[in-house]
Amino acid sequence: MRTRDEEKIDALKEEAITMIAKEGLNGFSIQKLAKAVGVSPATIYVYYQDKEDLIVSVGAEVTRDMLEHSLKNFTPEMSFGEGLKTQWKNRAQYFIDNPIKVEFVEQLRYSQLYNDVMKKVGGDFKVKMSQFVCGAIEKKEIIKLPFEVYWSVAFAPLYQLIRFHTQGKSYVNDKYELSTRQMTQTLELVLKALKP
Amino acid sequence: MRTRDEEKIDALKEEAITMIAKEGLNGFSIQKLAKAVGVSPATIYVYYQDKEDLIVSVGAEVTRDMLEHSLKNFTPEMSFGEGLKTQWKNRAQYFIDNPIKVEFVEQLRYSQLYNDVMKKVGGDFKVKMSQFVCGAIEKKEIIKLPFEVYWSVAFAPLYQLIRFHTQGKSYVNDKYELSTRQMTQTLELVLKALKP
DNA sequence: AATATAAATGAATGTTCATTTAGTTATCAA
DNA sequence: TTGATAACTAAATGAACATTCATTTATATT
Repeated sequence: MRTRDEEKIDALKEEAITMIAKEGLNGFSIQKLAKAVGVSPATIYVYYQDKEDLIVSVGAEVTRDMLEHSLKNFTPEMSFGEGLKTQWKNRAQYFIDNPIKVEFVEQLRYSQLYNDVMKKVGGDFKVKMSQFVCGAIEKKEIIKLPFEVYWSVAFAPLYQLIRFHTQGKSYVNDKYELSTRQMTQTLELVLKALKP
Repeated sequence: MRTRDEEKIDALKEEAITMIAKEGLNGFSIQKLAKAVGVSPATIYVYYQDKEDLIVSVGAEVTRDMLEHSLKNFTPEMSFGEGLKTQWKNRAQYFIDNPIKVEFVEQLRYSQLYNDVMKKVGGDFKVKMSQFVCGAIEKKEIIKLPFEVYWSVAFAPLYQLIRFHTQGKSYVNDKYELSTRQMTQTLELVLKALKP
């Protein structure tokens, strides 16, 4: 039996991520992907059921990787300040190391496939985060909040900063560079917002 | 000379907004749009140069409408708290009244066409916002911040709440309803973050 | 009523799309 | 060395796509 060329599968995934990050789900097609990797379009159907399956599978894989990194050195039992700071820094660092992967996931986040992606991700991420937030509320480290309110205040600013950077336009200058300084500033403000 | 059927142009815009809001830029095509409105595809090219021109033009129009509403009862000279509260409430109200238009603009925000849209929007919105933020810094109402940091903390949480709502999934329950209560809570946290 | 003219169209163009099929190739177990 | 088998492919399919073109239609002006 002929063996799978794992390198080609990796190249396929990598190229799909890049194409979607740079041109959106719009600019992505199986034929373009096959051509870019040097593979027959039919080969892609050996690995994935159809186009949607490919996007959702790769999306879930990258999301899982991102979430894993965001939980590095994190436990739900941490103090709220330390826990949030840890997660923030992990996410910021992941963006610095993998800007294309982050942009890829952002493209998915605003697509109709995102629910499918999250369903496929699985894992105990949600559970851990809920434990963390509920624990912090019990320990009176933060005010009682619906999870969505907490999440919106805690993490949306980071991803907006990333978006500004990706779009490369500042309201003030023409170029916008995302600095560690700005991330730190923003984190400080977020912490201030959530402390009782 | 035959006269333009303004009603059909409006129907065309409305349908384009709805299609893109519900199915993304992916699920949007000139032929589907024409069919949905009951018009020949060729007619669309009387009004718009091409597909991209249609999306960018309608996008700019809706964005302009949204920004105008967000500036209702607002002047850059207002106190920071009042000014931010006013804008927040305007934006929240606009979402309650026009959820589809907001989702349409969100789809554009994460697309490659967004820079073109913003270029076409024009207006003095950016100037007014800059005045407002700089004024607040001078009056020592808020700490000195890069515009992007300010913006990320001030408004990203609102749009994240909206996104949770649009995606209709909560991390805790299955259904997520965005309540005025949650918006008010979030606004309070944002104000707390930005006060010196 | 006749004319000019821009709006509107039906049908077609050539392209790109996702996916399938029939056949080829590489590798393992015998 | 020989089959068995799964990986892989070239080529094709039909559908959907953006856009164009030759015509027709409606209206404002004359």
